[in-house]
Amino acid sequence: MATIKDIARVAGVSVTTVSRALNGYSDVNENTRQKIIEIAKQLNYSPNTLARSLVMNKSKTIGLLVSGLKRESSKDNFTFEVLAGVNQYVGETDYDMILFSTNSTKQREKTYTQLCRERRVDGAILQGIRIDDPYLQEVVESDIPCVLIDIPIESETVGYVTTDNVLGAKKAVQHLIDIGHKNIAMVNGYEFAFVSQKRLEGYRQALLEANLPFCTHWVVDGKFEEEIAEEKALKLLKQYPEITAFFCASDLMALGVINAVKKLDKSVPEDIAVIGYDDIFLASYSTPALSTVAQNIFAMGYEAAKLLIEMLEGKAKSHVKILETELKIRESTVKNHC
Amino acid sequence: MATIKDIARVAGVSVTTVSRALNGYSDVNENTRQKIIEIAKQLNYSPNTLARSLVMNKSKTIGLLVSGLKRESSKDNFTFEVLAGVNQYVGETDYDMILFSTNSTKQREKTYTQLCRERRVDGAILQGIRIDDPYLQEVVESDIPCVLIDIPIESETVGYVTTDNVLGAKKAVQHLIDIGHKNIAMVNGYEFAFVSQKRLEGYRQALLEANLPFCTHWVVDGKFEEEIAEEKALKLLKQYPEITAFFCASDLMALGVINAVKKLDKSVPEDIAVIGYDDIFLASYSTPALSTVAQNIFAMGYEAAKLLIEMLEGKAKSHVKILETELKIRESTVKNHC
DNA sequence: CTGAAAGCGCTAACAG
DNA sequence: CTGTTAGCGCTTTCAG
Repeated sequence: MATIKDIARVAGVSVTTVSRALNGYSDVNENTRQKIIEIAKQLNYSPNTLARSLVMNKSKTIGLLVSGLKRESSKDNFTFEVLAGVNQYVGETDYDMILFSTNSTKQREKTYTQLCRERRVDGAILQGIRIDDPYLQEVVESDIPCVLIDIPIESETVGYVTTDNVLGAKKAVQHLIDIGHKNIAMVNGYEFAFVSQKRLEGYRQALLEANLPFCTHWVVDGKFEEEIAEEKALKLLKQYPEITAFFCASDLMALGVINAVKKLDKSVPEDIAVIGYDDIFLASYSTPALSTVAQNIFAMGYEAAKLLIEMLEGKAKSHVKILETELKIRESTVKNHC
Repeated sequence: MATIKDIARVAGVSVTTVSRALNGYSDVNENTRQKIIEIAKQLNYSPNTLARSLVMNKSKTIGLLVSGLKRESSKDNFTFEVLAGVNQYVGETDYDMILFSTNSTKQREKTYTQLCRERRVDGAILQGIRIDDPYLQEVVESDIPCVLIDIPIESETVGYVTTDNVLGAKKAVQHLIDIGHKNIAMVNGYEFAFVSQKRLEGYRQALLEANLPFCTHWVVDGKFEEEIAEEKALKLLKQYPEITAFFCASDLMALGVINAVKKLDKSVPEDIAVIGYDDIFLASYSTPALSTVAQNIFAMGYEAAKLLIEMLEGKAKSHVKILETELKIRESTVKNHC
C-alpha cells in the first residue's frame, strides 16, 4: 500500500511537502501540489489514519456504547433508532463510529473505559446504561468526553440528551383524567432507570393536581418487559377491579397490559384504557392502536452525536439537550362512560 | 496517559521487556512480569491500539457496511438484526467493529474501499448493497477480505452468506398450491436484488413442477416497499380477478398486498391468500397473522462475522455459508374453497 | 516555498 | 531472560 514516502520519492520532493500538499496547506507551490495529487491518485494512495491518529493524538472516532443490541430487542427498536440517529450525524462529519456492545463477553473482561481508551476514541455516547451500573460512574469520572442518553449527569466532560419525562408522563395521565378516568394505575420500568423515576413523578403530579389520590399499591414495575407487565397488570386488575386505566412507562409493557385485559374478557378501551410511552413502530400497528407519548428517538441519537462532537471541537454552548415529546391519541384511550 | 515507556522507567527495565511481559510472552522472568503488571495497574495503563496496529499492520477491526441504517428502516429490522448478529460474534473475539453507513454524505465523497483502507480495517462485511452498485465491484476487486450478505460472489478474498432463496420461494409457492391455489401472483422486490432473482426462480419452478402456467404478467416489482406493493397488487387484482393467492418477496410487501385486498372489500385468507418472506417481527403481530418464509437474519450476521474472521485468521475451510429457511404457516394462508 | 529531523507508542529482529 | 536498535506512516517544529 502506497505511503507518502512513495509519493515523495516519485515526485522528487520530501515527505513533508507531500503531507502539506495533501492536507491542503497554503504554503506549497500550486504546481507541486498538483503534481503530488496526481501521483497520489496514480499510486492509489490512501492516508493511514492509524498513523495520523497516533501522531495527532486524536482518532476522529467516537465510541457508541449501547446495550440492547441483542436479538430479542428488535421488538422495541429503541437501540436501533438511536444508532441510526448517531450514524446520521456522524455521517455528516469526518468522524467515524465504533460500536461497543455492553452485553458482550468482551465487556465482562474490560470496562467501557478500557475499551474506549485502548481504541483511543475521542469521545463516547452511552445508551441503555442503568444508573446503578458501576461502570457508569467510571466512565463519567474518566477524562473521556461523553454524552449520556437519558441520564442527567453534567460536568466539564459529560453532557446528556433526554426528553422531559415528567412532562411526558404528566401529559399522558392528564389525558386519561380528561377523558374521565379517576382510578389510574401505572406500570413502570424499574427503579434504577432514570426515566422511570421521572415518569413516576409525572404520574404523581398529574394525579395530585387533579386532586386524585396517589396510591403506591397501584404502581408496579414491569421491567420494561411485555410479559412481566402483563402478569403484574393481571394481578392488579384482579385485586383492584375499580381500576379503569393504565399508564405504562413503555409501549411494549402497554401491549402486555392489553393482553392482560383481554385475558379477563374485558376490552380496551371500553372497559380499560391503556396508554404507553415511546411510540414504537408496533404501537400504531397493534389492535387497538396504542395511544402513547411519542419520543423522537432518532433525534436523540442525532442530537447526542451532535452534542458530543461539538464538545470535542470545543464549541458546545451547553452540555444538555432536552427534546420534546408528543402525545399521540389513538384507539386504546377513549372518552370514559362515566 | 501512561505508556510502556513510563512503565519501563518505573520498573527499571526496557520497553521491550514491558511489551513482552504485557503480551504474555514466555521468555520473561515471572517476577519481572508480576512487577510490570503491578506497575501497569498502578499507572492505569491502557495499551494504545493505534500504535500497535500501525506496527503490526493489522487493526483487529472489521468494517460493517450497511445500507438501510436510516430512520424509516426500523419497520423491517433486517439491518438491525444483521448488526446484532455481527456484534454478537465480534463481541466474542478481540476484534471491534466500525460502522460505515452507505447512505451517508461522506460515502458520496469516498468509496467504501477508501473508507476501509483509510481506517485500515482488516476486513469488511457488506449488507444491503445492490448488485448494480458500482462500488460493489470495487470492493470485491480490492484486496480487502470481505463477506457479502445475500450476494453470491466468491474469490480468494471474498465470501458470502445467504439463504437458499430458490428453495425458500419454492416452499412458499408449493404451500399455496397444496392448499388449493392455482392462480398465484408474485410481488417481487426489484430486478437488481439477487434475492429477487432467486425467489422469482423458485416461484417459477414451483409452478412448473405443478404444471401450472408461469405468466410474467402476474409478476410485479414492489421495490420492497409496502405502498408500492399495495398499489401494484390492487392493479393486478382488478385486471386479473382470477388471482386467488399472492407470494410476496418480503413481509412488508405482503402487508401492502393485504391492504390492497381489504380495499377491494375482500378478505385474507378467505378470498385471497397471501404469503410473505423474511418473518419480520410485525408478521406475527398483524391481523391476520402473516404466513411467511422465515430467515434467521441474526444468524446471517453472526455467520458473516464468523466467516470473515476465520478468513482473516486463515482458517476458513469454505467461503460460503448457506442458511436454512423455515416455512411459517399462520393465518394469511389457509385451505382454499375449491 | 521546501527539507531534515524528531517523535507519536508500540513490536520485532538481533545480539548479548 | 533482557536490552539495543530500527521502523510502522504520519505530522510538526525549525532551518534554510
